[in-house]
Amino acid sequence: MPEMPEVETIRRSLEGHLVQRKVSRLEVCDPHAVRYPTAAEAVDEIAGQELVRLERRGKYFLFRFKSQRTLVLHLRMSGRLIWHEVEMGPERFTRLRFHLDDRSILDFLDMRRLGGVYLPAPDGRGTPPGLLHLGPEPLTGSFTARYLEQTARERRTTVKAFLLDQHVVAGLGNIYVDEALHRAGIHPARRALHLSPAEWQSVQSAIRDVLRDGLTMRGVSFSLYVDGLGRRGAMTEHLRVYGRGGKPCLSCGTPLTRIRQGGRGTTFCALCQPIDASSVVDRSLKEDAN
DNA sequence: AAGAAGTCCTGGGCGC
DNA sequence: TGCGCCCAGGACTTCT
Repeated sequence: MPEMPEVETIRRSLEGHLVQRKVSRLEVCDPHAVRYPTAAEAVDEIAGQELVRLERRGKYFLFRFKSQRTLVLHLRMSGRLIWHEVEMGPERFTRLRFHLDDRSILDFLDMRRLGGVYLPAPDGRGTPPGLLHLGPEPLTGSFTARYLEQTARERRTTVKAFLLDQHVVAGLGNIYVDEALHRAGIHPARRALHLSPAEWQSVQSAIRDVLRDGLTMRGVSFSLYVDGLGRRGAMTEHLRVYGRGGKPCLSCGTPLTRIRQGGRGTTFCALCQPIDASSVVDRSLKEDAN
C-alpha cells in the first residue's frame, strides 16, 4: 500500500537511472496492466522515447518523455517498480518491462493486478480521472490548516474519509491517515465539519510530520514495498497505531481499538483520541474484537 | 449531488 | 493435507 512517502522514495531511487535514457522496448507481460490505450498501441508509442524527468503527483508516477508525452503509472496496493542494471527474470508477477538503451531494465510487478499504466493522448484523453482532480501536495505551502478547515465546511463525512479523499489532499492513504490522527489526538470517526481551527492546525502539523518521518525512513515496508533498487524502508518500526490493534498505545498504554470505517480498517486510541458519542457519524460502526 | 457501498484483484492466514 | 472463507485497501463505478 504505497502512499506518498513510499512513492516519493521509489521516485528518488529511480530518477538517476532513468533520465536521459531511451526506452528501446516496452515488453507487455500482462496486457491488463496497460489501462490506456491498448497494449499494442502503448508498445508502439513508447518505443524509442527518451525520458527527461521522473515526477510524482500524489501517488502517481509521471514519466516525462522528450516528445512531451507522459506515461502515468499507479502502484495501487501491491505494485512495485524495480530497476535492474542488467536484465534478469522476469519474475512471477512481472507485468511490464521497460528495456532501456543502456541494457538496464525497469520492471513493473504487481501481484494483485490493481495497478497499471496510462499513456494519455496529446489531447489528454486517457488520463486517469483521479489525476485531474488531485488536491494539494501535503508538503507544500498551499496545504494549510486554513485550507483544511475551509474545505471541510462543505463536507459531512468523517475526518478519516475526508483525509483519504485524494481531492482534498494528494498522497495520503490508510496508514499515514491513522498515524496522523493519532498524533493529532483526533478520533477518526469525528465529522470533519466539526473540527475547530486549532484541531485542524494539529491535524495539518501531524500530517506534515508523519510524512516527513516517512520520507526520512524511506517508507513503510509493511507488505511488499521496496524502493526502486529493492531496499526496504524503516518506517514500519515507527508506526504507532497502524497494524497494532489490541496492542498498547505507545502514549498511554490503553489497548488500541480497531474498527471498520467505510470498508477500511481503522486503528486508534480511545483515550488519546476521544469522541463525544453524539457526534459519531455512523451508528452502525462495529468494533471488532481485535 | 454528496457520500456510501460495491468492484476489482489475489496471496496468505485461518479454521475445520 | 486441503479446502473454503475472509482479509488487505486505492481508485474507480454504481447506488441511494
